[in-house]
Amino acid sequence: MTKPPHAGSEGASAPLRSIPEASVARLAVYLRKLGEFAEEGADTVSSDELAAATGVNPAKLRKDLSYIGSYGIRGVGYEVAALVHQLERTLGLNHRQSVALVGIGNLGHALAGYGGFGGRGFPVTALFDVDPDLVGIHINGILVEHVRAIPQVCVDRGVTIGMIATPGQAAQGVCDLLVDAGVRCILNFAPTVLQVPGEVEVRKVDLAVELQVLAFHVARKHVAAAEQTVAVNGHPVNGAGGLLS
Amino acid sequence: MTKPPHAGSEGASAPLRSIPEASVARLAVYLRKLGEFAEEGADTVSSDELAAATGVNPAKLRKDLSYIGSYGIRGVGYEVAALVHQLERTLGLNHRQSVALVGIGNLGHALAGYGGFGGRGFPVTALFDVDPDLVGIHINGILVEHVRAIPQVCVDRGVTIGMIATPGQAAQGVCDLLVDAGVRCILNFAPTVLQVPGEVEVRKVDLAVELQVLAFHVARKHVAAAEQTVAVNGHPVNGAGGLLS
DNA sequence: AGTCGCTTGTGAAGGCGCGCACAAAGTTGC
DNA sequence: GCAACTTTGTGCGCGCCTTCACAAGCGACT
Repeated sequence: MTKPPHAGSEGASAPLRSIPEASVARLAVYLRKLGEFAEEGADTVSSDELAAATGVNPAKLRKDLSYIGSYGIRGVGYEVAALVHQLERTLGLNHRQSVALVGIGNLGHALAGYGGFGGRGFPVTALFDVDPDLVGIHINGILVEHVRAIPQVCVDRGVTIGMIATPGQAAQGVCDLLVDAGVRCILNFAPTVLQVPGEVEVRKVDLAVELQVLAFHVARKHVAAAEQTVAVNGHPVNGAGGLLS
Repeated sequence: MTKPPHAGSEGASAPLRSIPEASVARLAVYLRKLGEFAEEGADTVSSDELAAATGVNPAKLRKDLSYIGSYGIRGVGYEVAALVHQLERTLGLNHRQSVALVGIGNLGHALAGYGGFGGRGFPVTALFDVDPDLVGIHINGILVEHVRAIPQVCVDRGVTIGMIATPGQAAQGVCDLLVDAGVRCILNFAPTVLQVPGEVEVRKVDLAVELQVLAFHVARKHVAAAEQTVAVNGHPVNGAGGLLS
């Protein structure tokens, strides 16, 4: 519909107009895979190769990449180094994003120590909790501070991304503190729907939901298998469990 | 792609015909919120209430619930207890799903100790790793065993769901072992696309991608903010102002 | 130079999910 | 018993995302 009128210009830093949300997530996947290709010494990659490696339809991949500009060479493929650079620029990875993590429980502790973040340009620079036993200790060299210090610390350290790994009841309060401190992007691991102003972006990762979706599929497959068995044995499905109905 | 065409043979308690994936995920959210409502002593809930509490459009919520049958009372709402029961049945939570977790690193350790699983009917019954320092220790009372024991242990304990929290390079091998052991549903935390047979269901949770998507939004907001600032200062973006005035 | 083969970029069609709006159905008050 | 109100269940249009198919562009080979 809305067509960028002069997309071809060297374009300064204007990333682009409205990349579909789904595409952005895949761009990150491409970027990681491209890093692996680069380590293997590949100079160029075709859309078919990269698509196969990331489990995506080749046409979809090309369309995704077309959102950030035309950096492919017809008949050859994409130059790995250049594409990596463009992807990093589009995803905002050329500036380091300072991350604050609130809630140093089981999950939070793991996130604080997770190497996948810092190594990829997301240094966790602040940790918060309310537990007096946790406040004051260091994890990976980062001091755990009290939640009430969020406003001050986040501003001081230029935090741009907040991760919430608290119990559900505490999540909204923590979220409000982060938003007040100027954080505009939040990754929420708590099983709660956060209320935020319109300009704040929230992504939710809900491990319990993921498992329950899988459980649903287990049940489906189980039913399918049972129907197969029943077809052989000639018995109706119901009444076996006794737990329900 | 394989669709059971004859699923609708008898409508009694036949779970359903093909609930959209997106709806299944929301059903799990509804279920959790309904649990909270039940604890507060609510007998019935209207779609508007539940929708507001879960941050969903009321019509969408009703449509989601209609996939599992008509358990609402017009003019009144949904009976909480009955709806919880139906949701649990649909999501396969009436049987316990035995979960195996492979990869006891930072994240795996947290997942092993995460209370949100066992309490919700997903007991983690097996832990695996390859690190000799980890094999043999107990976490939350569960013994960590060597990855090579996966085939035996998973069959013995009736594991239905596997969680992979290994480094990316090890993920595919572990996945193959799980699939061979009869596991049909896998939750993958490793940054890798898993190749699996068609009947195996894989869900991927990619923390690095989540952060990068947020970084993208940070960048976008940053650009927007910069444009605002420019507008306030009265400087045109492209530097052509002098010509016009 | 010209042709051939390969790969990108994209127009267009199809599918899916979202949300509006309304009919159906049940409850409450009189 | 009837009317008015409340809330569910769903048909339908709309927009986004996916996918196909093909023209355009680039390099290699002769």
